[in-house]
Amino acid sequence: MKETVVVGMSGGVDSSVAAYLLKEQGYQVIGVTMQLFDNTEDDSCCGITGIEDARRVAAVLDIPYYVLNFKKVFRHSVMDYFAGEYGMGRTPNPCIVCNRYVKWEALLKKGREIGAEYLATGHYARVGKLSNGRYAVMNSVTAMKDQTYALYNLTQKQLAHTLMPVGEYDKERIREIARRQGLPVAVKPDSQDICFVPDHDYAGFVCRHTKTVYEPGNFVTRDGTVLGQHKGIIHYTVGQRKGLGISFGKPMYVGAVRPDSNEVVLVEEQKLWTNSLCAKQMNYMGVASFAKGQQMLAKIRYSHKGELCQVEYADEHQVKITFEKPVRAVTPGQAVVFYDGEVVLGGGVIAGGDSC
RNA sequence: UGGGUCAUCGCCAAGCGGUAAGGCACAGGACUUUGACUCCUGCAUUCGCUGGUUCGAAUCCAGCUGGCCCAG
Repeated sequence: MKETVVVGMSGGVDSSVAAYLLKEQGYQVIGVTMQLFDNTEDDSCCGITGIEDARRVAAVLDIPYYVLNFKKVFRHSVMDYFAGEYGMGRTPNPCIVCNRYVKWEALLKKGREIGAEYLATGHYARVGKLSNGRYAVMNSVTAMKDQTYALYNLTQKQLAHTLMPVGEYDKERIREIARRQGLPVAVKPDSQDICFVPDHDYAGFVCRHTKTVYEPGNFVTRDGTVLGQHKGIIHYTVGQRKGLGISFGKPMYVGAVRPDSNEVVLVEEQKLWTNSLCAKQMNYMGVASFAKGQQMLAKIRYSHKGELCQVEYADEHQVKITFEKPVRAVTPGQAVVFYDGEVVLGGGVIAGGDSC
């Protein structure tokens, strides 16, 4: 019998199949659903339905199953961070911090306490040990459903205790396996949107969570000419077009958010494209550090196909890079993740574009 | 108060007698384990108002109302 592994089960297809695959591989599988926030909604992830589905899957697989309360750590690590970032004019990525601090810190720790060697999830990614001895997340076998971007921030120690069996398959195959095994979640739709903001009104969430009123301010051009009024800084993100409620005959986009002056800069599409960026809070993964002049692929956002870049400067905490071709809407607060082929080399939080 | 000019969807704007382009904004959907972007669909039975000419007018005529520019 192999080691014990705790599988984080959301009640969705992917994590359900992950649990099945690991059991097939001979692990002692324990299913766990994390309760992350008060959820009265009946939505598919993390809610009542999710727990029921996960429990039924666990029953079918005949594995132990528990629901654990992680509300406190989730609130501090994810919700506070999320609201705080918007308040400072940045655009957070809650999934990334949730992975790092909730799933791979709190949950893995809990799993270790009860004797598990590994934590497993249903992510479309693989974990590998490189020839240099380091662990790294690698692309899923299917480029269509790659989730490595959201996993760049895991530590070496965490990766040493991580399994991602779903990364060896594509989505179609995963659903097929679920169907064949009679898992009751085979046809559930993929999850999406911010799980703790089910109504899509993330700005409303930020206001409620921080108990703060974000004052209206000015839409301005780069040189400060006032163009109109905005609803409050938290409603905007770099590259945004919709929801400005202001007409110029040409589409206009948010070029920058200035929390100090409570201004939102509007620019034409062409001005969104820049050639460099600066990232902080670096987490090195496949390599211990970057070298000046090093070339690699960088992804600016989850859905970005990636663009070749060169390292201008790098140290333990930050990197500056220049892109081979301009990239669209570098957004402070979002992550930049670096790749060498299928291997995640590391990543960081975007501090600024050209002007950093 | 004279002279000129213009009034078309929330904004900009085609149209010039033949039965209301387009862009922006907005709404809905698709896409998506973040925010965005992108894509698809929808969006004036009506052209400041009232009459007139005409088979037929947003398009021509008259009056009225309103805006702008000159002159005072």
